[in-house]
Amino acid sequence: MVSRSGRSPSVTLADVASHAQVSLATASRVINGSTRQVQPDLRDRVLASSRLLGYVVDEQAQSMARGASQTVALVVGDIADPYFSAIAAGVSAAASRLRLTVIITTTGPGGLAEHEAVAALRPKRPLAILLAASRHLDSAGEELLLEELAGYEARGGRVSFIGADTGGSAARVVRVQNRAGARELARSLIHLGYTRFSILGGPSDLATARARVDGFAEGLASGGIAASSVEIVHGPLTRDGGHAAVLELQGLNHPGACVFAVTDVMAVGAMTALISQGRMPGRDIAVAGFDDIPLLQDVRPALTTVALPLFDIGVQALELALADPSPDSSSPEADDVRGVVRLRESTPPL
Amino acid sequence: MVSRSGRSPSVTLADVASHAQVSLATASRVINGSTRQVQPDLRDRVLASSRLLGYVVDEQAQSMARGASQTVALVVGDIADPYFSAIAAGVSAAASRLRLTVIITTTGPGGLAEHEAVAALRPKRPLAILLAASRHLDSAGEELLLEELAGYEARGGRVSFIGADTGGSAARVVRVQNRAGARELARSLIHLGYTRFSILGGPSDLATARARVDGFAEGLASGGIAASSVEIVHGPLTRDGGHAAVLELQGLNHPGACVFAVTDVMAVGAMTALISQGRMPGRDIAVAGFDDIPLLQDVRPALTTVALPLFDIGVQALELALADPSPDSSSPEADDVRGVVRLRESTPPL
DNA sequence: GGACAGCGGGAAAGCGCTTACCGGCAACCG
DNA sequence: CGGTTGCCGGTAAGCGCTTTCCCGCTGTCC
Repeated sequence: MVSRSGRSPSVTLADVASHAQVSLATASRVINGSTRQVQPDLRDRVLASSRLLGYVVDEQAQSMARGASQTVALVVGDIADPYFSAIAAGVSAAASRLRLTVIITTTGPGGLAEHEAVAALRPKRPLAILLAASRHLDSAGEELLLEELAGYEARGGRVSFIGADTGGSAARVVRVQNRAGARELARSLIHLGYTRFSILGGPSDLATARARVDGFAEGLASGGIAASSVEIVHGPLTRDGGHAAVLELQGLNHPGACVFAVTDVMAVGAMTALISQGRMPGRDIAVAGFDDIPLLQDVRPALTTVALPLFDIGVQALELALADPSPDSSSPEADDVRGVVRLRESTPPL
Repeated sequence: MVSRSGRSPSVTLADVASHAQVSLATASRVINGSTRQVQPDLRDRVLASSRLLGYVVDEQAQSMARGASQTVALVVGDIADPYFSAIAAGVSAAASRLRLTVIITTTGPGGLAEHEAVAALRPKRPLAILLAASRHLDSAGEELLLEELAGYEARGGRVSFIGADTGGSAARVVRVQNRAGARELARSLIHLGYTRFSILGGPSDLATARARVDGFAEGLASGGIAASSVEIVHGPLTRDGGHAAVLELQGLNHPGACVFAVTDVMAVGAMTALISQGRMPGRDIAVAGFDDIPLLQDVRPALTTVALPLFDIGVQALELALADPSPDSSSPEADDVRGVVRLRESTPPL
């Protein structure tokens, strides 16, 4: 039984070695298993001593000596957001399969900018940085981010983006077909008979949000809906953002009215707002979202959306970042992730 | 502009020092700010060189040299679960305020056991380990967990639990009044007129789940409901677990029937299952949960539950773990976290 | 039987940083 | 004016590991 009094200094490999009466080198070889063999008797002695002393390897020292870390970093907007947490779960699962540790940083609303998050991560020397936080298009921040990433990559760090691309970085991208998905959604909605659209567009400077808005607008245009008739409201990409934004919309009384929120999280907030106003989604007004976050299973009316394999996207982001540097020709980009339109109760055929 | 070709070796402090023509010690003092002063001219030279060379400190080396890490670890069951992700958000926020990095490990269903998670974390030498994963009562695992934690604490590591306590560890606990909360909920439900109760009890070997079941049962007993009339079904603590478990229940046709799920996540799954069976919660059958996870805002009918300040619990867990070793007398335990009963549409008065 | 490869143990040189400790110098005291 | 501080650079000893050498030993092959 270990005494539970004052913090005893850690047991080091050297302690184990001397207790086992072998050299440090031998102890190291036994404990971490190098290419070199160690005689059974010595090896047993080392193992025994290690167990007896309660030795725990110091990974910091190990990665220093080896010059390679076992950590990957994930940058998300808000870990409590179902979109990000689904991705994080994928990353986490993939990482644990590869025996990697994942450190999660939140940029949060009003928190760190993405380039600050990356700057804070660099000193930890992660193997890879995965950027899931929706990047702002703000050009200054963008510039700084690219600068940080360039420095990081120049030192051998791997980077992968989720969602939109960023020109000018060697980073790999899990490219999500936001634009195409939104376009298809728009077409489907027109096909159902909707004629009057409003968009909860999220922050106007967010790449992903913009791609979805643009795609949706394209789809509408291709279906003969005049852009001028489409109302767009911008606001935070959160549940409360959706809740608030939908209340600013004007043309909801129109018979063929349909609200598209660029994110399920917003759509869900919007539906609740509408209900509390006495308009039932799927009856008095149509609502559609994007992402197909897991919680949609339990929200009613069931929300029409564009389904994204969020968990897999997380897995892919990690694998992509760690993939071998492309054998020249084929760029290390995963196949694009396509969204599939799921029509549900919130947008019944008219 | 940095060339983006092959990975250049990292710039080290030594590089900066020699470029600035000062000693390594001076460079170190300038860059990390020690107690010692450095002459303005030297300091400027160092700063300039550092910037010019694109120096990024290596925190691994730093914590090795200093003997103190800047990391805390959080162990959760599943980061995609809203309960855990809400707590994680709190931890994350508190950590970033303290300039700490948080690494998140998932025990997951069928994944690592908790003691394995801790064992995997120890080599990383985190400042603290926060255990949010609902601990299994399985005595072997419990034993192993305590052993790991004892070793970790003996070397100066801090530990805090969220939820239930574990005897025999020096760990601090964010004590959640699961039992009392459930008891009060039961009383409230009886007061509303319900007479026939079923419980979705989660895994039977889970401390938190059990405390809630027991508390609820106590409340029922104190309200004169015979324990023998209460049906309990066990199953996974997930949305699907709740969905499946509720379908096994028998006595739901009774007029005063009410289902209590030990977790909102389960309750929400159960509600969906009931609806798909044609029983509307809040009309044909009452349902109550526990936690008040954020997504309840958008689930209908609004779910009766016991509200817990999840985000704050995360914050507290971190602060508690890092709090100064108690000045002897007062144990470093935060005030208990009380749950408050929130009666909503899913349990209308009869 | 001698040259030689192969094996496995140990000494020691780092990995990138921090921090005693030392020593030169200027200021300050009686 | 000698002695004592106090400042502030630099030198070097680690922090806990890994890994390159080096070296003695066996076994092998002509």
